[in-house]
Amino acid sequence: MTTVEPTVEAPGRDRILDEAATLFLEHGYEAASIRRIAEAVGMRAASIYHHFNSKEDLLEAILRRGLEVMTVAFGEASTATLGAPGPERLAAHVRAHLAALYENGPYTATHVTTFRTAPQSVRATIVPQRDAYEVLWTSLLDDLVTSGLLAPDTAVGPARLMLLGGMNASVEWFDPHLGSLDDLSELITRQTLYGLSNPMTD
Amino acid sequence: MTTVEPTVEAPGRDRILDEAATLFLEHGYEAASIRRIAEAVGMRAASIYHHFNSKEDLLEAILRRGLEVMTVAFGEASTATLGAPGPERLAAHVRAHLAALYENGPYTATHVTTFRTAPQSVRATIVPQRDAYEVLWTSLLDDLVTSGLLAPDTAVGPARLMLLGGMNASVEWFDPHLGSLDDLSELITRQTLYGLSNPMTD
DNA sequence: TTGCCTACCTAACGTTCGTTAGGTAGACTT
DNA sequence: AAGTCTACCTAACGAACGTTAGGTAGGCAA
Repeated sequence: MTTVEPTVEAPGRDRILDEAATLFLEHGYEAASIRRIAEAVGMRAASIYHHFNSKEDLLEAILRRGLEVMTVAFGEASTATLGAPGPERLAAHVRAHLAALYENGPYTATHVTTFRTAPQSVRATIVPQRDAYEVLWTSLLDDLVTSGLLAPDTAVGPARLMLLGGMNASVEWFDPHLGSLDDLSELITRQTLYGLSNPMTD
Repeated sequence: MTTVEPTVEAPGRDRILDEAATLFLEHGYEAASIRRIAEAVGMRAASIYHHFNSKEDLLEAILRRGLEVMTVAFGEASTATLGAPGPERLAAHVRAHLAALYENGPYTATHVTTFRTAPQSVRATIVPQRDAYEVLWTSLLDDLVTSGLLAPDTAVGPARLMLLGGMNASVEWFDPHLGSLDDLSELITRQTLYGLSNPMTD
């Protein structure tokens, strides 16, 4: 719901972040050169260094912003569904994560696609913030086990990884201009909770 | 079960493919230079060009091999479970895909992590073979709907994308040296079919 | 024995990379 | 009016990139 980025016509530093994130997302970190980023922004390569100390700093800022978008979205979903029934709470958080991926600029999508192959030094500085986001999900799933929605023997660790992995993997095929984000959220939530099997014969 | 690659001590061309796939997987296509690949193999950069016409050709060969490993594994699972009950068939194919990811060299893992950001010309030549693999999964899921295992109103397209996406996403966190591939297969199959919800209260 | 083929090598090419040094035009401050 | 700061610029650096030309040593064929 909350739109973090205007995406168009942001000045200076934010324009660079926008265009760099878009190019990192599409071609990867190494393949997107400072000169191509600068060209997309409409300036010269050297001018980038007025705003960022290095290409790695630029990547780090983008990864951090992506994580921030996710974290804020998670928090909003949490406060919005305090005391709500389990399925509704899960659905809201799924929807929030997907909104972070598709509706708040390229930062989150760039994070999930670029983090794995980012330079080690960049990854290291991001890891704590990333772990914190995963803890949020772990707590949520723990709560849902406690409340009885999820099976008591649920392996919360793998379940979290699979749920996040499945949502993140959707950036490879889901196009928010073609499909509805609400439909996708509902599909993922329902499938996560109840699976694909035929309830009639089960 | 079938091991396609000896992985160690393969001569010439195969050694190059092995080391290149490993480096592409770890750092991405652009970040892994011909010189670093050659160094890993134990030869000079120019010697790579005795075996491949270009870096893009090398990538294409790796992506193709990854797809071939997947396709062969799928076929073996299919023939091995002809006439078997639905859950068993699905489990076998899940296990086959995961084995392709983790037990047959870095080719399949490189494919799933590198394809999206590969140069457009390389992607274009791979797409038909990739589509063919997806058709295999679509047919399998269609069969499972027909046989009554999956709900009649299952959206097979999204279901396939989520299942494959979830399995592929596991390369970000699953380590076959730490966890059992059979356990992971069983977890994914069960979660795909029945979800996480508590069967007692449902 | 000669000649070819395979599998490498050294050396170098032009290009692009990230990055730095130093300059400038305009706005804002004093 | 003078000085300072911001946001860019041109020009250039050394390093690394993919790639090519041309050479060589060993095995195999005639």
